[in-house]
Amino acid sequence: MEYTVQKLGLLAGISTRTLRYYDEIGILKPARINSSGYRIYGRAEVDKLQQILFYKELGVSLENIKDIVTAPSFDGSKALKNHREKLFDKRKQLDLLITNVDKTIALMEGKIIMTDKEKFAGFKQKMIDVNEKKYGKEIRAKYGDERVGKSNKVIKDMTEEQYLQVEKLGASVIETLKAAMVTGDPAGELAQKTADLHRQWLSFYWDCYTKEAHAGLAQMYVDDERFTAYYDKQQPGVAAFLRDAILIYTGMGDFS
Amino acid sequence: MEYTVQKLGLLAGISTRTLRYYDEIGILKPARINSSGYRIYGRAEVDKLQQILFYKELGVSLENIKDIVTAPSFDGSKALKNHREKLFDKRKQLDLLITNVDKTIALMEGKIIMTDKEKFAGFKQKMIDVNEKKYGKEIRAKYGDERVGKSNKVIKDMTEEQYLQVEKLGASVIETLKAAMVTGDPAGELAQKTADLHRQWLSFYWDCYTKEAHAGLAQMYVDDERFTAYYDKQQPGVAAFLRDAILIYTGMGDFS
DNA sequence: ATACACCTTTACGTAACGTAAATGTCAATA
DNA sequence: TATTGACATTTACGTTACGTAAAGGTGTAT
Repeated sequence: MEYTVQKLGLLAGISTRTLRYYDEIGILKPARINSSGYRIYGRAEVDKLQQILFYKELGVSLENIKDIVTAPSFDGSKALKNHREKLFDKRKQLDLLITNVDKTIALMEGKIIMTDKEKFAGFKQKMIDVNEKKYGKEIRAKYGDERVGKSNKVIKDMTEEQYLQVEKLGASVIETLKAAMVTGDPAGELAQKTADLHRQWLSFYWDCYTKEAHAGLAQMYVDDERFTAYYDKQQPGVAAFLRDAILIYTGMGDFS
Repeated sequence: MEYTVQKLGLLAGISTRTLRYYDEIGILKPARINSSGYRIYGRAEVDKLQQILFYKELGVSLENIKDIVTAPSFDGSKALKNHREKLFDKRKQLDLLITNVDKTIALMEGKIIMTDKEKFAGFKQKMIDVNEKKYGKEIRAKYGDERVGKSNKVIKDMTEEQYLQVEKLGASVIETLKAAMVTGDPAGELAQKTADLHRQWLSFYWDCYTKEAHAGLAQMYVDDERFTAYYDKQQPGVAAFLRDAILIYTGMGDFS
């Protein structure tokens, strides 16, 4: 059984170019070259090619495949385990991407379909932007720090301070909310304090706070599963409770 | 707020090279060029860059990002949905890869016992190749669809239809083969029908069908453990039976 | 004046081939 | 026997999103 490039290509389902390339980079040399300069492959080459394609299928780079198939004593399973790790990381990355894309799609559609959610979309965007800005500013601050001296340190400190404050605020919203839940009264002092903290927290992300938007967002917490899931994670009913508190706080509750 | 390449790069966390590249491919041109030929970016460019980086983070290619950020009326959510599909497919692929790698690792560690199965993993390769081909064609068809109009829609439909047909064909090969095995006669009507179905099935994968190649493949089914394992999974001897049937079908049987 | 940090353009390198282009070989046919 | 058509060969540019020089101009501080 001797094969020319095309024969072997057909057999293996790859192009002749690929075979020449494999020859070129030395991972699969033909058994011999005939008088006309044609590449002639034999049984051994077929087997080797199958091995190569197998690893390729597993996503291993040709460079690594080369190591695997050329060195006979190479620890294949070790290499594969290593590779598996990489694949796993890749998958995690992909999952993250998909989640983010999903979110963004939801936001975009919400924007068009429901004016209510419009603000929420802005909110999400803000979150992302804020994150990026924070990151970017930190970088700049750091570099600026090195270059310009301490002139930028002020900015950096402010940004950091703000950031910390936001985190602290977010935490106290949750904390107060928990305590308020115990009372069970969304109009009570604790619940109203929660709503107020929530407003403060929100103000970091929204350029211009309005009661309407705040109330809308609260409603959203209940309407949107993602948020419901997030808040109710601690205890079922939290999202609804927070909404009620905010509706009362903003004076936009319409349950007579 | 005006930025040179480095300033903006620091702000955004990307290299100056990247900014020049973005300028080059026209997705982010500086607001102006100063007297020394320096690129000067303004507020608007910062915003646009943030958009670009956002989509980039979602794994969108610069080419597509260009469409998104340059055309204001571009349907972003549609593009993202499209992109999501791709990501999903990628993830499926990855899952498959990981599964296969896992299997292989397991096999390698219990090497001696299951050399048989080791090769079986390779069979899937063809399936994946086919998948990729199908996918590639769909893409091409789709892009063609957008550009050329509906002329290519036929192709796309055909591709989808073909795919279903191929699956059906593959199934009927197996089915008929089983029935033919009962007769025990590779020259019989059922066996020959199997061979014919097999030819049809094959024709989807091979651009040019030849009896020789068909016969060669049939022989391979017996010679190569992977295929033998696959076919004999149902019942031992199936691979050999199929080969005989095909050799007769192609008229290339040389057993006197 | 010189050093040094910044900017510019040009251009090669990456991975794994696809896709010509220009040319040689083999088998079959007019 | 000349030509055709299907094969083979090598060379080399194109792909993505930049990284990395190289070679040189600009701006500011010493």
